[in-house]
Amino acid sequence: MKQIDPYFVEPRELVAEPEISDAKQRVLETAERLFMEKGYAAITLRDLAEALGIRQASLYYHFPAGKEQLYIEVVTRVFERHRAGMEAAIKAAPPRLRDGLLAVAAWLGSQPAVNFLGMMHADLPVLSREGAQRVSRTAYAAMFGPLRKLFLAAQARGEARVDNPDLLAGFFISLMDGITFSLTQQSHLPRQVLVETAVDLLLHGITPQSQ
Amino acid sequence: MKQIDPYFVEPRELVAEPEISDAKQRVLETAERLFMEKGYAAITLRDLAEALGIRQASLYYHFPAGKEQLYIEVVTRVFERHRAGMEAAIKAAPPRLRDGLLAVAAWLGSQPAVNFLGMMHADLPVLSREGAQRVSRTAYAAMFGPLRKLFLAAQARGEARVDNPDLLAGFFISLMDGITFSLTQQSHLPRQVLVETAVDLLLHGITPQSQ
DNA sequence: GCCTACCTACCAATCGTTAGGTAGACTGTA
DNA sequence: TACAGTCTACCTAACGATTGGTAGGTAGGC
Repeated sequence: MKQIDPYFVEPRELVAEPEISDAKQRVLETAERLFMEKGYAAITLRDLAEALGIRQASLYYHFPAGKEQLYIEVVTRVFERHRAGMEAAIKAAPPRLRDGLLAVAAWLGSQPAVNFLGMMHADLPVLSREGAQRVSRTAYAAMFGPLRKLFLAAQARGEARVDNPDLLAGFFISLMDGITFSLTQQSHLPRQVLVETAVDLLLHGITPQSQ
Repeated sequence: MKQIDPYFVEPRELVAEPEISDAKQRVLETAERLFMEKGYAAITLRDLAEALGIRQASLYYHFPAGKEQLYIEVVTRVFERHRAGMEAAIKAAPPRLRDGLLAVAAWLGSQPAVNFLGMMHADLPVLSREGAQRVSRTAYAAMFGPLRKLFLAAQARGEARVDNPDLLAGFFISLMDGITFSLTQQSHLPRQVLVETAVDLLLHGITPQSQ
């Protein structure tokens, strides 16, 4: 509003994070941790407020539209970050499918766990129809987009036979979800072993030799 | 109480289904459909009662201990059925890993969808600690048991290199979960295609030839 | 004087749960 | 066959607790 030049673009519109106050940022971060950990329905606004050390009603200062808006902002942030992180990881990795997949897995492992299938199954039905659609689209684009490109590039290099890149992306995400789950259980194996096993499985299968 | 002989065992204790009235059976079936579809937290007892055409308080006649008991009975039934169904499917299939996996997938496809990862992520944290433990153990034993045996048998026949059968079972279940999810989305591909793609992926990977 | 970031106090709705009642089918006894 | 008693499978009515949400106030910094 301060600018008159119609061609001027606020610098912040070019970066991922628009103007968000420190206090709101803190709410978003804590909400992300809780929502991703236990799901939308299991976390009440009072739980969140208590974790923040404030009163529940104060949350409405930052998110006047309430719980669903807060959740959607959290989820949008999470998936936008994942899209950017996955693309950066792929870019930085050597141009081989295996390296790309390991890089993506490493990125996912470096972030707070997001249970994609679990979220889609339990959280979406509780949201409003528009909210569910928006979350679904955001999540789908963010998670499948980078992987789709990765698989197509591998196919172009002759490294993989790819009938349906989205299907492959979905399978990869399912495997990552399985690893996330496995680690929450009384697991023995370290994440790195699970990840490498999953990637090798996806690349070569479990049939010995080339039978 | 009618029996005095301490070695006597009620015949019904030997079979899977203990005496359950038709009315209770109906409640269990409807509850299963709703809980598996939307999760524990998203279904209220009033939702369930409405689906049954009765009043919500009447549910306490069949399940005096309340919602959690009902849910645990539902889940226990589901997983016991899946264990038996998966084992039967494997037994009936030719003794090759691919046939066994396809048989298991076919069985899972023939039943109302159960989103394993989603359930574990969203429902367990809401249950009491004992309830969560019991569900977790039941689910784990039922889903992993038959698959573990299948993979070990395949390894013994030289059909697969199996470092950790439980890990493989987990990956397979993750893939099945992914398929279940994929089918709920605006999907194009029929289940059979998804299943065969997943099984071939698990067997041979996506690397062309035997590179 | 205004803006930020909270606060207290309350609300209606909904949750799981409890208490107590009842129509109708079934069972044993006279 | 008639009656009494019991059991099944519901019902109505209410409960306290918890939920997301609203209204209005306020301390402190710019």
